[in-house]
Amino acid sequence: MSDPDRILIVEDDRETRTLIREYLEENSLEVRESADGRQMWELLKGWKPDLILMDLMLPGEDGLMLCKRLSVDENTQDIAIIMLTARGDEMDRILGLEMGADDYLSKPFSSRELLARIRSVLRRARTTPRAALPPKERESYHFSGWTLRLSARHLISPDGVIVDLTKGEMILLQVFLQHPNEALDRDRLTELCHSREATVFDRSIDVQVGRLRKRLRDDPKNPTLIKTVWGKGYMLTTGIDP
Amino acid sequence: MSDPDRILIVEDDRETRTLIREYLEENSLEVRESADGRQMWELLKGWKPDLILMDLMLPGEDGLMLCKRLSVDENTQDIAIIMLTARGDEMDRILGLEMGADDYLSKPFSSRELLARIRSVLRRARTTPRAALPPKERESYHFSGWTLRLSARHLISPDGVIVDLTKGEMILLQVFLQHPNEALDRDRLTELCHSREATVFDRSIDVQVGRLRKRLRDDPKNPTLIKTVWGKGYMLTTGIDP
DNA sequence: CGATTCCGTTACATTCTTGTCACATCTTCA
DNA sequence: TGAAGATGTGACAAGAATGTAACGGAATCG
Repeated sequence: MSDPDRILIVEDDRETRTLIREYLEENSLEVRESADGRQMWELLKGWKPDLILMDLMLPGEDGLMLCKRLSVDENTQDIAIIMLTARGDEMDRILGLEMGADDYLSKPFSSRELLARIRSVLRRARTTPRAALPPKERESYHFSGWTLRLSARHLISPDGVIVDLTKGEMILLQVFLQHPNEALDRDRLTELCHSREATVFDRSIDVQVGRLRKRLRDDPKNPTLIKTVWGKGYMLTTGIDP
Repeated sequence: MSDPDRILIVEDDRETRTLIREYLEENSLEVRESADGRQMWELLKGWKPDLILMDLMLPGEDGLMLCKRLSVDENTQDIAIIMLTARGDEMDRILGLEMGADDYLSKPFSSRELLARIRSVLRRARTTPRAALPPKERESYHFSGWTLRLSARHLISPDGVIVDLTKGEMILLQVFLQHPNEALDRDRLTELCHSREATVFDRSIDVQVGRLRKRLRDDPKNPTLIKTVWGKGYMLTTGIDP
């Protein structure tokens, strides 16, 4: 059997908190409580819930603000949130703000309805994995046994040696990796690397390719990674995706 | 077929080491050896074991201390540890200290028992991933043989020398440790260290990095700890992480 | 308060990157 | 095969980025 879903209640009114807690626990959920944002963050250090029930009105930091922060923080952005409001007319305001909450519920609500919403949100959260949410920038590329790490701006060779790249070399390699197994002429490379036109007798691409080949230990006489397409330009061959 | 489990033996007595090694290798485990803590950290830079067999009495830094450090360091805290003690009566003391070891064994022990314990610990480690455990509060960081103690505001070098840090240096190092192996640009560092915007020609980060490098005995011409990522910023390299 | 330490700023030396050029090689094709 | 054109690459230099000593205001300490 799997672990029960974990719910965190953030609500300043002790009685409401206890009421909700007891009902949820009867329904096989693991529940913890915080009275305000401060306590919540403290608790989150050691315990990660699947869903947070957040009251809108809180002493100290506002529930909306907490909500925003939770969805910005890498460690907490995959926690589902249901906002609770005291009055229905507050709802309009919240909905307009588009904070990161997954559902909203205005008091008074029936316990059954709360439970239903919780199950619904959790189910939705599980079938729509986070990956779909923020379109992350790609941090590393793999090709022919090499690994390119963008942040550290270096390559890791198939045998594990780390090779540093300059900015220009990295951009060039990135461009090749975005067009694998495709011959790119010098004008195109200049455009993609520097967003500028190539001048008349512009050899900078050739030189830069040479420098990159040296880093990749690619013999120009018989290159395996960056091939020269004679009379046209250069091409990165990855082996995969022919 | 999957890779064999990797075991690291940390034990000063060469004969014991060889004996254990041979037995474990006969039983399809990949084994490496270190004679002391210094060697261990060195080895860990390029090779991450699943389990460490740690002798309690070691020249230089104590096995207990190493154990503590291993479980504090993010890069090594998921390595299982079995402590070996020379005499049974030492065991009580250790058990009372609650260092991060997963099992204990007092010499002399039979090879079969050792193997049984290893298999047991590894099995347990695999079914309960460390990641699920509550994240510990950091009061110290360990990296590349160095230890940073936040409360005392000092560093302990791999060979045991204590180096005091100023508040600014400590904050900077802490920031690096929270983003290991990631290039951080000056704006980001300024933001993370001082919660303020960097001014136009702000070189304070450069100067502070220089000061920190001096404390860490890191040669700027060829830094091993804080690397310059040219045109971008700086990066702390921890060795482990691949 | 005076002494000391810390740390941002500045200035200058040094290092690194990269486009350009010259010349050696290579490829193509008449 | 030889000439013309294309590519490879060492050398160079300008400009940009970094390392750091020195200075002085600010913070800390006794």
